Amino acid sequence: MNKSETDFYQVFTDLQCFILANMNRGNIHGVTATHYNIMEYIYRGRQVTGKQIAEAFQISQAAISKQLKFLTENRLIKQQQSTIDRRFFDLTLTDQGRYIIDNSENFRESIAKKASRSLTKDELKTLTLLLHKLMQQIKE
Amino acid sequence: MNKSETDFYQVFTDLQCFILANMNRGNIHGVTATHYNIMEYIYRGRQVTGKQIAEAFQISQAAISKQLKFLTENRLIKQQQSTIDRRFFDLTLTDQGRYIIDNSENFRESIAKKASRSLTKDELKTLTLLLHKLMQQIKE
DNA sequence: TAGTTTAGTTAACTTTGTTAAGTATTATGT
DNA sequence: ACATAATACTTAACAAAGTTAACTAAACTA
Repeated sequence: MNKSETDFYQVFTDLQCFILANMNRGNIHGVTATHYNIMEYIYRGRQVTGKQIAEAFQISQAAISKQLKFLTENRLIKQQQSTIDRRFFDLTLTDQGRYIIDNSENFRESIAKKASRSLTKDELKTLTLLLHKLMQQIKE
Repeated sequence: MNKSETDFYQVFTDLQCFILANMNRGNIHGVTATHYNIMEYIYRGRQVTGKQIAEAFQISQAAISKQLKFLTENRLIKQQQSTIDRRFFDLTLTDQGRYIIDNSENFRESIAKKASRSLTKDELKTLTLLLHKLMQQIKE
């Protein structure tokens, strides 16, 4: 690694440590980060299935199945067997689930706010642009 | 959240998902990311103790104790009771441990390389600078 | 219509974290 | 000097969240 790469490596190490350390903090409304992420995914998508969530988060369907069971038992989501193809379950948030998503300042939101506090508007734009460019390359 | 914050939020979401999904991949030499991170911390520091590692990674001392036991049993690190204060254990890598750290391209290293491929040198510098600034604010 | 594929579930297990209580060692206040 | 407190670490019992493998039920297909 050359100098610029090493510098980037260091700050990225910091960021990674921070993300890992803070991910499962908070437990807003008794909901863990994993639950929150799944609920958010359901909220933002349309006709979301378990399989899709498993692929999005890159974990096994079995794991998602367990989480969805928990969320259903706790009345945060509803699972309704699709009438078109009864192998699928349409997932939607309950009122309570929607309330949590709407009213929780999550981890990323708090980072975003801190970002706009510590950087100028132009800096934030540049950072967003560069991160976006980076992510494009990384995800290949 | 305003527009710039929302944009940042989106790309940060991407980044976070990626980090979480890819963290425990690889298992280079049969060593998980957690083991790797601890070993790297021991390697880079001097007179590292279990307590320090626990604080650095923000997990309990008990968890670190278990990981250190595993690493010692697998001859990746050595724990030697300090002669100055016998409550402490000086941690060092074994030859095998050092070999692994020296010869593994870890997750962050591969990101750094992709970063320098997808961005110009100036862009990478700017990104590093802005991320650094952000991290300063975030860690308060 | 028999065989295959797909979505999801369940069971048994692993990893990695937690808290609480314990040991051994060192520091401290009277 | 010595009881008490603090520190570094370990152990045990447990919890959360993931894994694989085997299963059900539904839909596709040749």
